[in-house]
Amino acid sequence: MPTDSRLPRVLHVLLHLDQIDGPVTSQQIGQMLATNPALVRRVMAGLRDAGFVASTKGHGGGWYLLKPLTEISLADVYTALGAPQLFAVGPSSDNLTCLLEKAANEATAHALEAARSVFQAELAKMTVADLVAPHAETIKAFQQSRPT
Amino acid sequence: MPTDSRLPRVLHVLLHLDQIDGPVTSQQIGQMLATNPALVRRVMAGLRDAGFVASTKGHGGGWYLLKPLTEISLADVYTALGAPQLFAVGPSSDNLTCLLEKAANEATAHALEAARSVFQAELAKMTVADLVAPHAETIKAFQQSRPT
DNA sequence: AATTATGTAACTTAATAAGTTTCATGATTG
DNA sequence: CAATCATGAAACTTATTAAGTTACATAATT
Repeated sequence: MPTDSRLPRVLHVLLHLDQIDGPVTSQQIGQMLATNPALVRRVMAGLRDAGFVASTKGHGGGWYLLKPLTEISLADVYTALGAPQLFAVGPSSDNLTCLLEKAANEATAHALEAARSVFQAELAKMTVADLVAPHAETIKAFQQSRPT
Repeated sequence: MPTDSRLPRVLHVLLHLDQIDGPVTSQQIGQMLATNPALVRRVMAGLRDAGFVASTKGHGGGWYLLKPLTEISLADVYTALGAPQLFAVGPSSDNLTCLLEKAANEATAHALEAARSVFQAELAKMTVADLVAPHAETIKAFQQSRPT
């Protein structure tokens, strides 16, 4: 399957929503993500259900933030997406008839679980607002060069 | 794609090879893994190239260990398999035109890298021989109940 | 009433491990 | 030598799931 890029993509969207006044249409977001509006709606649905964003129909409709990005951790976003399958690697079957297979599966699962735990911890460490901190200088300069 | 189960499966195979005297055919291994000989050969090829096992052709041929399992770490096995893609999740494109996308990608990549590091460290911690330690009692009892 | 936008279902495409088929090559046995 | 058994490897199909697409119903604005 193609790599699941929903997490970085919705983070990208949230950062844009925070910079734009008023609702942004799925069409516009689709252009940011180089994809089509239907896919945007499908991916954004999780964030809507989690209460991070809302959307309105009709003229002037679109997506907008319901909570400040300082109150949304990356882990919150990952969870809102449905906590998608993190690993491409996994145990074989759950056939427990062979003790050696069981031992091999358990060791693999243990290493994966340790990795998942660290992944979640890293995501929990920072808010979406923190994402731009390393680039704050550049973004500030860019915005000043193109006043609205 | 289906979940990549090559790591637990070859670990399973190595444990069996350690318990059987003389070469084991791909056909026999295929029965342990509930698959066919051709797939076994494909997966075992990495271990052969790494020098962990060898195979002989013809009557009485098959696979056997070249190194004791106490000298093969789980990380060695993972590497021998070609260090397969660990994550189903990944950054979006490497399109660097948007700073916000870059920030989102970097944060995602950072969390994944931390997870990968822990995964590798966990694998490096133990040898294939260590796998059966938690089950040593059970396996010993089982073997005694079925002497060769 | 026309336009614009979301919501959602249904379908196609892409990527890759697994699974399968086939045949060439080489080793053992009689 | 000839038959058999095994690996090696190429070529092909299948399974899984995110991405991408199409189509249409629903709702809000003008």
